[in-house]
Amino acid sequence: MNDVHAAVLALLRSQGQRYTTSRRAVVEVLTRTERPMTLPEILTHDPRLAQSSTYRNLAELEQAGVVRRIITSDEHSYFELAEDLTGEHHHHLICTQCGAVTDFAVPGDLERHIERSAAVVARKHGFVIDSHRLDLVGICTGCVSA
Amino acid sequence: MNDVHAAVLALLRSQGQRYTTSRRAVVEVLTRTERPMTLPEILTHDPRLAQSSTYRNLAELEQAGVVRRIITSDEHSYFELAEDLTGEHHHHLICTQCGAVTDFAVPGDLERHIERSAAVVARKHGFVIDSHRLDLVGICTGCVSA
DNA sequence: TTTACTGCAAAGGGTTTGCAACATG
DNA sequence: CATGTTGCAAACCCTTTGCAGTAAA
Repeated sequence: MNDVHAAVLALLRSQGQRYTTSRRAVVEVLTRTERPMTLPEILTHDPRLAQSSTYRNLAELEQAGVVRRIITSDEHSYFELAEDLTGEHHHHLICTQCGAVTDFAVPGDLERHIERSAAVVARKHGFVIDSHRLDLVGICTGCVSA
Repeated sequence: MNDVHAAVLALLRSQGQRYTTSRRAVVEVLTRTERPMTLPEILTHDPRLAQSSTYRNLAELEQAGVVRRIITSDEHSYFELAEDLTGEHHHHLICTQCGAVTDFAVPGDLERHIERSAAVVARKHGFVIDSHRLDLVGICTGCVSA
């Protein structure tokens, strides 16, 4: 927990930026919750946060490599701590009904298989890979039974 | 080409909808171009199309299973013909610099591997899978050399 | 004390919608 | 001819930004 804050501080410092109270609060909310959250959700979890500043801070934190933004077909962006901080590479289940995003991990051999194929494809297209996304799109438990 | 139109007609009819001139025009644009396109691009390719109607038609076509909407970090959505119509399952290279989206396919054994793992994950989470997305995010040839 | 950050309110911009006129089956 | 569709313009809504005041190093 404290190592997370230390790591965030270092990342921000390296970009000449400060680790302020509200940035710490955002990181704390994202640390406490297990799943990616939208901005409204983040604000709900800590009502002291101002909307515009939080958007600004999430953008700053994203650029510093602290936060990752997840794009879904939902109207909102989803935010989570970067894998470098949590140490857990994972993917997402995206519910097309309610928009919920849930994490999951796949076996290491599949990850390696994907990475190998990705490298081949990238070379063929002259594309420089930053990351890959493997998302499962469908209906979550709650929406299925509803 | 004509089989595509026939298939689209059938899909729309099954939803009680009409295959009008402008819907046909949208499908034709998407058929002609190889890569997913944004709405402004589609309008450029056929200036007779009105913006609002095209948005409405793309939504309609998406729901009928004719068109697939691709979400990127770009400001626009991207649209392409559904795989059921083109018969080619593929994935996307997404350039974080210019937003361009390019198709690519992976070896069949990787696809099968992904599908098997996806099924396991889905069962564990009580999630009903509709589709999977494997995207490579990075910098495209053009932006690398620029 | 310098410079980054905050919060409010207002603007931005892709997408959606109200409504009257129009085509389609 | 009944109903789905079109196009214009205006509304929507998430997100970004201007600016004056505040806090971090």
